[in-house]
Amino acid sequence: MNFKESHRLILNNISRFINLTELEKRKYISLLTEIKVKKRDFLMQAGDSTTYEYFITKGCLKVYTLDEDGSPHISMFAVEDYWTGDLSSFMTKEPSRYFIKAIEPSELLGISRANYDLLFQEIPKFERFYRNLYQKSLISYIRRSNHGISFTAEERYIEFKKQYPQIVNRITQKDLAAYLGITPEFTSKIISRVNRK
Amino acid sequence: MNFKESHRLILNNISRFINLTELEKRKYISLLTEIKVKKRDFLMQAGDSTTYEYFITKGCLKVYTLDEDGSPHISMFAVEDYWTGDLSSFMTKEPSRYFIKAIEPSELLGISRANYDLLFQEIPKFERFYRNLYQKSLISYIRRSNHGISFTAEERYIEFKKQYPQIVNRITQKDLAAYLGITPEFTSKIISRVNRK
DNA sequence: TAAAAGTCTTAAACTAGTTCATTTTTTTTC
DNA sequence: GAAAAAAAATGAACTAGTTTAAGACTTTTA
Repeated sequence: MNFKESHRLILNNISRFINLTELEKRKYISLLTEIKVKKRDFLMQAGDSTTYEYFITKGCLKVYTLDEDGSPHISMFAVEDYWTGDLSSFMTKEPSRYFIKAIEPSELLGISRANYDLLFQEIPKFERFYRNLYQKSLISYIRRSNHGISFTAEERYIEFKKQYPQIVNRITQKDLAAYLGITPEFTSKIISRVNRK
Repeated sequence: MNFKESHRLILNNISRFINLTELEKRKYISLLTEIKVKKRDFLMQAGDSTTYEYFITKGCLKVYTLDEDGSPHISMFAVEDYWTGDLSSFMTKEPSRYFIKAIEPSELLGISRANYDLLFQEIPKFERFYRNLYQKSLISYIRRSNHGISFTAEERYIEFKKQYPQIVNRITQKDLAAYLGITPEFTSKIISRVNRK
């Protein structure tokens, strides 16, 4: 009855919202696919139809779009114990506008759209799990969309550092800029200004 | 077996994701509270512990916070067939930072936290409904949080007009400014610039 | 229906953030 | 471990958006 490390991680994540029997755990694990990506490799690219949602068991990835000028806009950094993917494309089966690129060697567990649908038939409790997972994400994206509009770049930087201290040290300043929605030059200026205080 | 107009509206909203039996419909309706708010009245204010989530059957409301300077930041306009409230406070039972104010005479159906919890016990299908509802909201907030950071105010205005043409004509320019995250003066400038094109 | 209060427009002076160009520092590659 | 490539820092000239102020227009209130 031993699970490997990555499976223990995902089961632990799920146990925050629902309890599974031993059998259900086995069943759930059987629906997952293990994925490894090397540093700088893509997990997905714009144009792909997204057929998986991912749980990160190791490493760090950036999720971003490119605008008409070719400038990246990072919507999230995904690290251990986070879920990521392109939910919109996953649901509609339309091509994605997102890129997901590993910024560290990473390991993930993926669930395909077919298995995601199957999951609700086999273990209806997962409706509750995803209800709670989406609810929590929604709360944090509502907050983020307000901050993006109401706060200055410096305030957003301070907020990001406070909320994700473990992430700030794992990413480049250039990627931080693409996340904050400002230029790398201005990011450099802000950081030295904030540190001086 | 006739339902009143407002109940037909909410049942129709729910039927997008799940099918209810006649009995379940009655049960569900029995868990709701009818609420009317006059124009300029508050549905809730910062400091309140939010005990309800709301479905709008008639009218228009604005959901906003006030920053330290006392400037409002509108996170959404809620019109007919929309759900609103402060999900964070509703879940944690902590006091809200949001105000919800009617900008038209409005009618709503509210579900209390106690009845929301009860709902999942009585009609487990609602887990699925809320999973889907939150998933859809999440997708649109992910998009909005990217736009807030990556787009100029003019681009956000054009996007808002395109996505919510029915709302744009029901709100003041001042409220539009608070939604776009810019000053009323700059909003005025943008609108005349966009219309001139 | 007149007065008061709030909303919208315009404009000038300002600040946050961009762009472009150059140099220094760090990371990657062979 | 040296050369090449990418990231970070700095500064000057620029643009998007703010602030303040004043006048015109609209809505609310008594």
